[in-house]
Amino acid sequence: MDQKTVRDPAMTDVARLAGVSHQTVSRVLNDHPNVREQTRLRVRAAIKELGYRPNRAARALVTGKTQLIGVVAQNSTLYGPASLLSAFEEAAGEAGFAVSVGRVKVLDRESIAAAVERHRDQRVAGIVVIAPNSSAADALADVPADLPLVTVDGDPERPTPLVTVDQAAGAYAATEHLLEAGHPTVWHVSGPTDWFDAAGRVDGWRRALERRHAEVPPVVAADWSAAAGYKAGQMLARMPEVTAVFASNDHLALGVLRAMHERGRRVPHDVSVVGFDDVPEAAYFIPPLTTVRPDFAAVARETLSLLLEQVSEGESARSRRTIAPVLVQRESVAPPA
Amino acid sequence: MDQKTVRDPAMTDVARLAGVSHQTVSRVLNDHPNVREQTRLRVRAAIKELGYRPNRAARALVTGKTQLIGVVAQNSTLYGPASLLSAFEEAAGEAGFAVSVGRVKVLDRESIAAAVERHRDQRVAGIVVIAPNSSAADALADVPADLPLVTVDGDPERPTPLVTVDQAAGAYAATEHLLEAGHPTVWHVSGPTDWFDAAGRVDGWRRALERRHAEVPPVVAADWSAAAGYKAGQMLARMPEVTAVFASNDHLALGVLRAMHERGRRVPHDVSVVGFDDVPEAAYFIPPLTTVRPDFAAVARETLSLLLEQVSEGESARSRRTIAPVLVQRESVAPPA
DNA sequence: CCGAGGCGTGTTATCGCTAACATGATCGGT
DNA sequence: ACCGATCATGTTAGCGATAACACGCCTCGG
Repeated sequence: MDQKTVRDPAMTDVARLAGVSHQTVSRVLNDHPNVREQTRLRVRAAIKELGYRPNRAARALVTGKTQLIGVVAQNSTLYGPASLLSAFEEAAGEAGFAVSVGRVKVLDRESIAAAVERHRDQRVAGIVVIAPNSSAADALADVPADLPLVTVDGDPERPTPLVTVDQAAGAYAATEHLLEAGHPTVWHVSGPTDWFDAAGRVDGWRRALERRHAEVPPVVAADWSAAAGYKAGQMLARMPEVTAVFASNDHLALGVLRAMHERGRRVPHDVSVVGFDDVPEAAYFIPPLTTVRPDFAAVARETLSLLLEQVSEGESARSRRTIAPVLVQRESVAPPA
Repeated sequence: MDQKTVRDPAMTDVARLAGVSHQTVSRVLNDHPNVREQTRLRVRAAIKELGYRPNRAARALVTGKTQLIGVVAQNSTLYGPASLLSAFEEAAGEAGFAVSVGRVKVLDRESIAAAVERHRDQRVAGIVVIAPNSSAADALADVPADLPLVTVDGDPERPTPLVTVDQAAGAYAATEHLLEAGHPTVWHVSGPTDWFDAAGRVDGWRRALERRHAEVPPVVAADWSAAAGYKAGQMLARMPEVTAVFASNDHLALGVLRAMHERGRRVPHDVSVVGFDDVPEAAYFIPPLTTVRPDFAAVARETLSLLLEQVSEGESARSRRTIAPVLVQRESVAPPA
């Protein structure tokens, strides 16, 4: 044993070994132009030899900036948000940023504000809030304007920079697909109506019906769970005029599928069903589910780029980006019997 | 407008306002005992008035410690890992730690080493690696011993501190449940065999059969996807002697369910099926799936406590904790026809 | 051939905090 | 009433980096 704890090598140690000043080491590290090639190599060698790694805390202290991005997300395992988060973490990692995730049990004003505060404490460079419902969006009013912020899946009406999947376009495509199969109209099992995703899907569904002058049946409101889809499905299964259902996500669709099955209404022979999300197992539902697939990786990329723009340009870009989803056709849609 | 950028208030600003030295402010912040109550209040008031927040970078610089925990996880949306991660983030957040997630595309040695390095760069207090397969576990050999490390779902054979769900116990319970229903034996559709989770479940399944002197059929190897379950199910459905199937996770079970359905083999009347994970939608499969539910929140809590022990005690606890899962009975199991 | 200016490098100050030591006031025991 | 211990607080010295400026040396235009 030598010292009690052998101190990590610091810049001065590298400098001493390379026979230069610590400032020169700093210049090499930050790719400053005015360093002789030979010196640069010498310093690099010393860095390697000592296994030196820069102390981010010291750098953050003097520059006032970190390479950390804070994300606020709900503590749920819903497929959409989870995919988004995962994709974002990967994208940020590739860009050299660390991602600190602050989970929140409920998306209310207070919890979100607290999570944002914790991130500010960490002096994050910017914050991403996955704010898919109105209470979350409301909470953003509390976020000070001096912090770069991007909202994902947030309120399209609000002026914050926003990246979102084009819910309405996806729903429109799904509904149109059912109408084109020959169904006189399409029923809709909606996610919770305070979620923008759900609201956007209702919009797209309604627009598609209106465009074709199809009757617009009442929205069947649910939450995102298979349980709620099952309940909605039990009701719809009893109504013989229901031949086509667009569910606001795949798990709702799964519940509908099961309810139809129990009532002896065959899918797609008697009733056609379309979902949204394209969860990995959707292709193995009974029957394989036609659904709408959002591109979460694209959302993540756009979110990161929007955030980094704000970080570097120092001003709120106030822009928004929309990612178009795509219809995936499988076997849960057929012409009406 | 005042200054170009108004500097965040620092400790000295608080000190000036409260009429004390910055050290006293530091003492108040760190709950040192030797501060007069009156002074403490005065300082607290000043902190509030200025909206002061301590600069973590400065603190980290002088103490050499951060309040950051690094997590290395695969970039997947598999239910188990995603739930675990989410639960861990919440638990850590409640304990006042920030969690930095490093996602990795594949769990190979190189990627994991790189992710660990990135975390060391950040001077994290400790690292959690979700290392559910052998390549991931191999990579841990590269992790320097001076960094607190806990493995989740990792290799039970390795000496690293480890928290894991008791896969074998869960599988044992599932298999026994099927045998008790009267099935002569139970077939097993396994997850990828280089995953410890899958291996543990195979073990538990085999032990339950052997214990009852039931014939041990060959393992049907698959990955974690519904697609693979479907394929395995197609094969099993053709074999009339198959009356009970234990699938290594719920999505595999879903695929099996679909294959059985297509072949006209009714579940549970002709074939009983049990899964593992209890994904939220499992109760809405056709039929509702009997499955094994791991307690991810408990795993997260234990992981955090094990890690913090190492952080504070400075030594590798070399201990391991196992969380027992629970069998959830629904409608996919019945006595053989 | 000289001064301006760029290049390569070093020196010093500073970021905001905690640790360690210093200091004066208070207090209890004899 | 004196002395050492304890308390409450202040002072000073870094932690490890970057920024700003200083300083030789070389190049080049007039």
